[in-house]
Amino acid sequence: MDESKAPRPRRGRYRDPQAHAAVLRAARELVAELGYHKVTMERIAARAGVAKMTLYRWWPNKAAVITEAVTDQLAPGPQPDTGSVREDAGAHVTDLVRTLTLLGDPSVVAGALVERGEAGRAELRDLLVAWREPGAALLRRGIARGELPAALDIGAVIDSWLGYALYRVVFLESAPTEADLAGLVDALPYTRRKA
Amino acid sequence: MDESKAPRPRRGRYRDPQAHAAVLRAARELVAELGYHKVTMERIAARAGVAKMTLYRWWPNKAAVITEAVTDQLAPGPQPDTGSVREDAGAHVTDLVRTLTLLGDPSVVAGALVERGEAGRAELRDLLVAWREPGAALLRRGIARGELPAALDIGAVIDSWLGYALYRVVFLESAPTEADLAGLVDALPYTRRKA
Amino acid sequence: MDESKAPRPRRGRYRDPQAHAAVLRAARELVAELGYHKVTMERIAARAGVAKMTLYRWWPNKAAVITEAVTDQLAPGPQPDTGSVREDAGAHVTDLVRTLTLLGDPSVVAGALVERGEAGRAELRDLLVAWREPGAALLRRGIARGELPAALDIGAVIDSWLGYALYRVVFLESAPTEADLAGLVDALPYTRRKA
Amino acid sequence: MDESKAPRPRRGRYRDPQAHAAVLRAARELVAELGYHKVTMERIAARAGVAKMTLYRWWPNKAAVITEAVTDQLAPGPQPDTGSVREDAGAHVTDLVRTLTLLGDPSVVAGALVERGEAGRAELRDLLVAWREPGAALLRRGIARGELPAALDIGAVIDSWLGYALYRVVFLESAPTEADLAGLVDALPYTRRKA
DNA sequence: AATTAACCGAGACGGTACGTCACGTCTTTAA
DNA sequence: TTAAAGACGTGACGTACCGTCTCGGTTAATT
Repeated sequence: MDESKAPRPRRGRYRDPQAHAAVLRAARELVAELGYHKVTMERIAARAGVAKMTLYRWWPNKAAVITEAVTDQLAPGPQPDTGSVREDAGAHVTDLVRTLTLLGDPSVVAGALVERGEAGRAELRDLLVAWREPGAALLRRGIARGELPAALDIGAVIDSWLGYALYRVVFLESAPTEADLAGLVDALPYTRRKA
Repeated sequence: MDESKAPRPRRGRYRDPQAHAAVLRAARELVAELGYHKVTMERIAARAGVAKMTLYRWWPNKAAVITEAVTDQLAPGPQPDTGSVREDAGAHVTDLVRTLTLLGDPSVVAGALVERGEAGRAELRDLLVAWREPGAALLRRGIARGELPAALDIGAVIDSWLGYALYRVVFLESAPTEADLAGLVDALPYTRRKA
Repeated sequence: MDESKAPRPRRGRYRDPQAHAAVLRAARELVAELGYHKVTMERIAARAGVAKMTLYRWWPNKAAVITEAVTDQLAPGPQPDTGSVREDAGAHVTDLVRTLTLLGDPSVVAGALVERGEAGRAELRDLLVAWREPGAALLRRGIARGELPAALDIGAVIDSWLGYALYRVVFLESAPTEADLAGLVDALPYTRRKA
Repeated sequence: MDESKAPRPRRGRYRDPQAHAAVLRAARELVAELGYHKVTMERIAARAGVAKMTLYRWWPNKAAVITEAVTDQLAPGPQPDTGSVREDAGAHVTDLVRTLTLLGDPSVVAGALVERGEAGRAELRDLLVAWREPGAALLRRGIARGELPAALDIGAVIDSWLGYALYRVVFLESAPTEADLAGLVDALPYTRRKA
């Protein structure tokens, strides 16, 4: 009687993966159009052609939806190895800023913090961890090449870069120029003078 | 002297300074006790013994009240001149971190951004400008003394410090240790090796 | 048969009939206890064990709730046919006055007018229309029986009765006595002297 | 020795009669323009060029201001004696309706009831008493002339007229036509058939 | 003339209720 | 068996008027 293990021809509607995607897309669009705090679950549901209940089935709350919707876009691209710390670092911070700028509304990040407390913080941390490793790598290469002193506090440098980018893009909403980023990169304690 | 600015003698009852102060105090207390997002206008009004209407007469919304309430505490203290950039900078960033930590709930800062948009950003900018000048001064002294290269991008360094502090304290809610800050300061491109 | 009115099959949770009834009951009770203008939406909601939002979902404002709450009680009872206009009319106006008196607070009626304008007026009109027909019927019977002149302006008589009752009960808040009502009924232009 | 009733000689500035008049005029205008319940003390004060405090110095509340503002216009004019009850009564009710119609917004009357309770009722009663006497007089003349039966309940007739007018003008906001009023007057129990 | 009481304008204040918004939960029906 | 449609409790929001209470300034009658 029971065919529960069979390649089961089942009744009812199948869980729709398109709906899932539609939700994330709707969330992204709405954030870009209205800014974080005018986006509501109701609106996301409407735009995605989905019931509000469905949102709450898959995400605990609004900030979670938006965070996920936006997270994909925040992963770092491949980091080149040019043989020069200065150039690698320049490319790295430029990519970081470009990525953060890409969020329609920078307060998305702030929103995750206000409304999600520890959870939001954790998610943010995870997200930014992805950016720490490539940065650390290029600095290590620089030390190995003798461009930077062996005693350099890699963590501190990386955090100051992340902080700088978040500060300019998210807090001040005035993205740094190429020159600003060059200044930042130039402030590393190179063992040799600039060419 | 200029007469035109003579404070036009005004009519009507004066704004009650006690009420104003009570509101700010109440806001500070509540943020510390409940955390940013459990503070409501209603609660602030009740604690301050003030009508809710009075809050809205003087501040556009909750974030504005709290921002102002908290701003006083965020001004930098006097910055010492020890004759060593390394030490001055160490004291500076330590003071900065200590000050930011002093907010009961770091998401206050994030709240100002999410709920006040441009206005919140402006206020934050003004607030942080007060920290820029002392930092710039100590860097200029270092350059003058030959401790730092003349080409140093002072703005970039300062912003990376501010960013670092905000990132650690507000975003990650994991305040940097003394060692972390030492690492940050050590990453400056000193013209001479550390003693 | 007409298909167009077929109750389009709808989805979603049904409107809770108990909540609806509880609201009306609460409104009736509160009006009786506190008088019209001390009744608030908040209080109605609390008493009914219902969210304030639910009130505003189904009624535009306080006056609307109370009007509906009170309307049920204002329908005329069955009107007897005694064969005598004088007696029918007496019973009719007595019933009318008794019904209006039954509102705990007469200013309910005034409230509907002040706060709801045209809508309130419409509702009141509908409500009173129910009283017009029985009155007209008894007058027509009287005319048919030759007790009243054929030329009698039935509408005018009815409106003067309604007006009289409202005026005494609602405006003056001094309900007419049996004698007063007898005087009113006696002022009809009977074709025959009183027995 | 004691002259306590003497118009005690007083010091200080006198009450400004222009301000007083301006208030009443403003109130009348605003009622006509906005309708009773959109008139606020603030608006009256602004329109009259007067401080809100001044309003509360002289009137206990909004309904009182408006009631007084409107009362002047509600006194009955001189009532003619044509020698015919039918004609006198017609003129009387016509005048009554015209006067009530003259209020820009009929809900003024209702407003006095809702917001002033017993006090409002008393004022209204006083106001309408002025209309009772002329009506009673014309009915008495009719009885004296033998046009109406001696047993007529004069009070009931007058109240039904007042009620009718209020009902039509204030409650239904559909003023009676000449024909309606003729019907009303015709429904009196004349001892002789109409000519 | 100086004093002083009563008025007036402006306007800030405590308070009550309003009507709205979005959240997150729960229920019913259609697919 | 899933999800759409949608009603619900909850809690805070920001607004509107109310009626009260100072302020500074303006008349006038009293000293």
